[in-house]
Amino acid sequence: MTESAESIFEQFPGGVFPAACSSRVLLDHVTSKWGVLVLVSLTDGPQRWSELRRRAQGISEKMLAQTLRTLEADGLVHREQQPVMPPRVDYSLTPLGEELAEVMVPLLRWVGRNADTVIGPATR
Amino acid sequence: MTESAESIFEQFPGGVFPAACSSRVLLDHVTSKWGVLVLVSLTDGPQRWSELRRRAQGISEKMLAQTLRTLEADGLVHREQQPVMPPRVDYSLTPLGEELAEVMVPLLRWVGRNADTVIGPATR
DNA sequence: CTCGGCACTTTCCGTCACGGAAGTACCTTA
DNA sequence: TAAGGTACTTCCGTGACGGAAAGTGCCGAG
Repeated sequence: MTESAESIFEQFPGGVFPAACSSRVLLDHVTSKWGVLVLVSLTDGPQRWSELRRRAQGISEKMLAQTLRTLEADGLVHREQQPVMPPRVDYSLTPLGEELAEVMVPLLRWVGRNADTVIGPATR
Repeated sequence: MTESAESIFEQFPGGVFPAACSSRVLLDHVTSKWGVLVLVSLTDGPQRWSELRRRAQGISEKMLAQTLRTLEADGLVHREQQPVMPPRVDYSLTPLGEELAEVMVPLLRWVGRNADTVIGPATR
């Protein structure tokens, strides 16, 4: 984190990310409206469906399911279904997901700190 | 970055971010498809319209204009029009924008490193 | 035997984000 | 005089995003 503070363009010579490459796809997944919220919710430890719905305020069931499926397919989220009744499913971050969370949380903190200054507490 | 690695929930007691608050709005701005790309392009220094179009591969003129206007309104991007002919406009990061870039670049690096593993070089 | 709850899945449908193309204002160069 | 370049704005059409709500499978409680 010390030497690399300068140019991300050494890492990506052609434009920021070349259009239509895997980086763009993954970027869209992890920076999606609900992807961010679900990922960050899970930094607090394994959680169940209903817990996640509460944490990611405003998400619909459809979007939660879709987001979780995408994140799981990307290997960022682990889904563990326990064969008990009533059904119990726990979602957690995979090691890869934890890695991602480590770089995501600083961004979220920054947003949290600066939101009121930039947008205004009630505006828009 | 040492003591604060644990819970972002101390900072945000009610859910990740409360729905319909300024954090969500700012989050949407900075994690938008094109917002990320423009912001990161500008970490390389002040750039002109046409330069940004080339950097953020695939962006339309309409979206570039819209994204720049949003980011300027948020105080993240500085627009400097020089009264010369032909018109020359330079865009750069404000100090606030630089701050944001500092937390954004690690995320982009991570995405760049892991994209091929997660998504596959050509898939989807 | 019906009700209800958990964890989804699916369907329907509106809206708005986005792309594409064309238009604009102004001046330079040929 | 015409063509061209920069930095946009405007219009229009489509498709994907996303919300509401109903459906599903399974079982335990009453």
